[in-house]
Amino acid sequence: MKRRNTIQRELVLDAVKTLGNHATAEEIYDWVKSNYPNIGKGTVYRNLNLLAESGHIKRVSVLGGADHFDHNTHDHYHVKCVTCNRVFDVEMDMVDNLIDTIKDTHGILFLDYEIAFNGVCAD
Amino acid sequence: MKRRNTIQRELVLDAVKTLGNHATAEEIYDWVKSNYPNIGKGTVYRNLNLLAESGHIKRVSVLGGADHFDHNTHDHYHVKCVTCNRVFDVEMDMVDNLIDTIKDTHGILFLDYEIAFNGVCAD
DNA sequence: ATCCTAATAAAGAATAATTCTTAAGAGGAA
DNA sequence: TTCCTCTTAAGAATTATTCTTTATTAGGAT
Repeated sequence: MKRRNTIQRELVLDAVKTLGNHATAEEIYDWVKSNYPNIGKGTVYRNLNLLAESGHIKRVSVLGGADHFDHNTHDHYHVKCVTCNRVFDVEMDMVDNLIDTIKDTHGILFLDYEIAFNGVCAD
Repeated sequence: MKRRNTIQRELVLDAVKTLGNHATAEEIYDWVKSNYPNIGKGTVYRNLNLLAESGHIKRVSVLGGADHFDHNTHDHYHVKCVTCNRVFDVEMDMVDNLIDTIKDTHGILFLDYEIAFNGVCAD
């Protein structure tokens, strides 16, 4: 059966776009809740996952912290500030496909990888 | 003041070594608890952090999951199996220092980074 | 068009992962 | 030894995410 188009999902997508880059699920939840108070946190997570899966938004994983979500879906790297936990874009050429350079896969099927930077921002 | 050498910290370090590569804090907690039932989970986390900071063990961060801890402290990469969540070593040359290739740091002080692979293991 | 059915979805409960708080204890100075 | 300070442990609390239950809706049958 095809995916339903719910108001909750619409609101989550709007929030990611409105909040700009790199909001966390919590921030998105707070934003949506402010004009749709009945929404559940699970619904926000579920829809973020669905939207990321369908390519409408992009999940940004960071080292040891909550995932962030980006409306900019083109490939680029991110830094997390270890002090304030905010996430910023990194201006850097994409590195070549590292999976090709693995020497012995030991039967593991490699799917993907992420390069996650830590840093301290100006503030 | 200098660091005290506590039995709890000793037990945590032993656990990391005994359990072999890539145990999670939870697994380490369970192991230590089996012959020191009074230990608190916070104590395990605290000591894992202290031991990682002092270089006795190495933290292995993965995408969207609990940290793992490795008694092998030399630099190498890891894959996480997305099915069973276990972590395996990757045989691959280290890539050159990526921080040097960043084009514009926008005032951010870059500290470190991790390359985290996802895959599916043979089992 | 209305009813039925089966799948999707929402909400909140539950779990997992980690940090914070409080109180106790070690070790040095007087 | 007694006091003081800093480290530490334990468990409470928080944060992040998934799971469970119940409601809703699309799509087909009548």
